[in-house]
Amino acid sequence: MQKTKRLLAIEKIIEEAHISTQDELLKRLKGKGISCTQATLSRNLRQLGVARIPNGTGGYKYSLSENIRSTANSPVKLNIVPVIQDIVEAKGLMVIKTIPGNASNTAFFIDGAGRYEIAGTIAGDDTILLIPRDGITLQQVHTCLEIILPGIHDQIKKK
Amino acid sequence: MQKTKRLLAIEKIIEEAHISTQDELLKRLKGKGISCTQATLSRNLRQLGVARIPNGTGGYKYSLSENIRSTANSPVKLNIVPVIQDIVEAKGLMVIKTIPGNASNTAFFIDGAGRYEIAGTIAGDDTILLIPRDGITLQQVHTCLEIILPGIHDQIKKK
DNA sequence: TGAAAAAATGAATATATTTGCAAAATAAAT
DNA sequence: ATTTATTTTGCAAATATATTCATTTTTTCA
Repeated sequence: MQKTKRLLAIEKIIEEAHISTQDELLKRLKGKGISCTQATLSRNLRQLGVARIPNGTGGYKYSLSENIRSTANSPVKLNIVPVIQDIVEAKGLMVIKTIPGNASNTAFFIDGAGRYEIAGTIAGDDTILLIPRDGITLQQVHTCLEIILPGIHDQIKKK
Repeated sequence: MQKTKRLLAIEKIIEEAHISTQDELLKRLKGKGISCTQATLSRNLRQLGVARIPNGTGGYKYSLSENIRSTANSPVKLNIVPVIQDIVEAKGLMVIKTIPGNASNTAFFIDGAGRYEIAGTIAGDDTILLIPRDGITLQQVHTCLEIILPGIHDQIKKK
């Protein structure tokens, strides 16, 4: 999926560089072989919850909002992805299966990302029920999960 | 000074209401009897470090940056207020007395509030020197302190 | 599969924000 | 008090960002 790749690239660039305009970000993306228009960026930045903050020296800087930044390149997620076994959709909800004993910490991590799309989660021993917010499609939740836990879908396909 | 009053009003409005454009903020200020142009607001918002963040429902919201907001409802200040013994004005500066050993952490907390009115502080063992920014009256600093540490003046009167 | 529905995108445009510059207000110095 | 320097502000213009609408791409479902 082209869009997911772009969203991830945007997060990465914003973390690593001082980006102050969308056009600037646009060029960086081009440099990485990803191209789109400024209009699309505007939409993507909103979806990612990227804030525009005064940088203290007269300019501005795009920045992942607090809750996103804390999870963005966390070593934790590297440990979480492998424990996820399957994702099943039901009744407009999402059921995530993990290896035994890992549902709770996985759910905790997902909650911690503070994503708007997710109303909340309930975890048992090896199963998480994820409740999307009203108006959010399961497709959107998938995209969102891929942002929180990159590679999660690849992980499942392997099974 | 007209500007300081406006900066304080901006902070207050932004904390209490959902503001998504500068024109919107402009109208709120007019409602409070404070008037300026949108251009001035743009400059003021930058000076205050106010961020513009996606609100999760398709729009945007102006928001005080993390360090300013985080002190707002901090339980820490409940512990700080009781250690403050006295406030004395001198040479346009403000001298704050604490119980022994508590000047440093109190000053740290005051600095952390990121108030525009305060240029900086220097702390010894039980004494803090607070330097107001140019153009800020001691009366304004009192108001500002009461915002940072509600009840501070009552605390002193008891002595 | 193939048709229907939903989501993503670009181009052009509308809207919002920032900035250069001159005037006004405020503070400092004589 | 008057002059001089500094800061603040508004206006108009430049820049940056968001949105509308038509089109294309992707997903869903029969």
